[in-house]
Amino acid sequence: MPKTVDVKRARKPLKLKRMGLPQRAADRMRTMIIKGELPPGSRTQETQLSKSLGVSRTPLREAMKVLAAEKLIELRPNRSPRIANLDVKGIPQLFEALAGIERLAAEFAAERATDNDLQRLRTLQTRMEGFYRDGKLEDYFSINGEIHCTIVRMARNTPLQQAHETLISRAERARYLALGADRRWSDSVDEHAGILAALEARDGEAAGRLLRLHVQRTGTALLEVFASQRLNNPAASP
Amino acid sequence: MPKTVDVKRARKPLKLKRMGLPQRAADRMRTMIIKGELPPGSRTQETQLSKSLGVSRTPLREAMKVLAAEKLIELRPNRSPRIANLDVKGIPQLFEALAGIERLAAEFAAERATDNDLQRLRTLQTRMEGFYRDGKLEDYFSINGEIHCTIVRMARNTPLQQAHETLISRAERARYLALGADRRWSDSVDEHAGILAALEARDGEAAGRLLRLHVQRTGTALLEVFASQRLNNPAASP
DNA sequence: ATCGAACAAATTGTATGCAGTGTGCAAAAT
DNA sequence: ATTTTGCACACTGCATACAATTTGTTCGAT
Repeated sequence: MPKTVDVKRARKPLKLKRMGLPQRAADRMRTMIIKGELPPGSRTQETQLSKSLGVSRTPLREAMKVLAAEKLIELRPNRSPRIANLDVKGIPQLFEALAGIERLAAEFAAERATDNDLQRLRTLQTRMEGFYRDGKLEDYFSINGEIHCTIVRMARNTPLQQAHETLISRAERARYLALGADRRWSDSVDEHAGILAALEARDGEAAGRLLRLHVQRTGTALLEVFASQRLNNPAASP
Repeated sequence: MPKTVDVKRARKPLKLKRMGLPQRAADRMRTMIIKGELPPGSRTQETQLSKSLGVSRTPLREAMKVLAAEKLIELRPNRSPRIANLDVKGIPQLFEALAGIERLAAEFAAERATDNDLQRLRTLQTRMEGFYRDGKLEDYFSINGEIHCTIVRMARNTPLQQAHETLISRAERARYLALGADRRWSDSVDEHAGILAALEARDGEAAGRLLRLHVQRTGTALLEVFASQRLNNPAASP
């Protein structure tokens, strides 16, 4: 049920009145985790967190279940939930899976996208290029993610979209934490342009191939950043 | 966190002592939904269900959140949760997505599977063929699903596996509901054999192609069953 | 001094109670 | 007879209270 992963503004642009506390708490916590306000590996006390969020433990615990399903936090019996630490080893796996899924989505999207879809995508691309030129980090980041989600939506396959959603938040978190160090902007913008062109040409094979490559590259770039930063978190599981 | 989808025995073959009530309630409800004991589209009263499961409403509500994430139930504000009705329109989408993911998994599995993995897979295949010859419906069904999950596990990609898990339970439910009408057993067994052979030959491309085809065929076969049975559930969403 | 056991504080897991909101029935107005 | 309004019931949403389990600490034994 998490919508587009957007760090800046709220999850649902429209009618964000009508959602329960668990939903709101989950959304709030998700952005906090993605933005690194809740540091990886840290423990969360239910009582303290519930007070800081202004809700009681009951809805908070329900929110936890949701975040655990997204693997943003780790739930262990009778222990404090732990903010999942993005371990370097998991990055290749994550982006490998994401690349495969987005490739599939792009192939479908090339067939099924309406002209309206493509138009919106082009608008996003233009806006992103603007943010790139102006060096607006956060906005660029935000639009970038939105583009990926839009392509997946264009595939008109709800289950595929859902599978994507469960993975994307973790990827966004990793990307956000490496925001400053990412020196691949210009390549990334170009790659997006190529993907958009392929989609507009209704060339599913090309769109899929390019998007896959793009995501794979993003993954390896991130991996290098983390490796050099020695953000290595070994963290055992049992 | 739901493991292999298995209708007969519990989710965790080992150490199923140490899990909380929400987990147990979710597992119990999941199998009930898959087996059709909780009919599609029906409404679930928290109080009544909690009494029938022997737990209080709090852990039950947490279980609901988990099942909602798997899209097995639908959660609407201030309304009784509704058992998701597998609408015929969703079937193609679901199996389309599943086919893509399992294909990807098979490609990785062909590279990464250990000899031990392949051996276990062969054992499962043999057992399944036995159940097929003996006409043991439920056992065949169970092993079949286990084979698919095993292949995905063999891809050694946790996020991919997780994406698969979120989708597979719905597919299993559809398959289970069409169990009696499925007249495709022998084809299915042969296809599995072919996939296994490709994996043993470390031919990722072939394994992926065959598995994708297999899942697609399963989907279309199911679609025909439901279409003929007129299990058509129009059910609006807003 | 170090290791271990028992106790105490803290924290999670579960149950229950109360308030807000939707649902259905009934009575009245058109 | 049909539609509308109001009321009462039922159910969900949230908070609080209680029970169970873990964790930190202190005291004692080796």
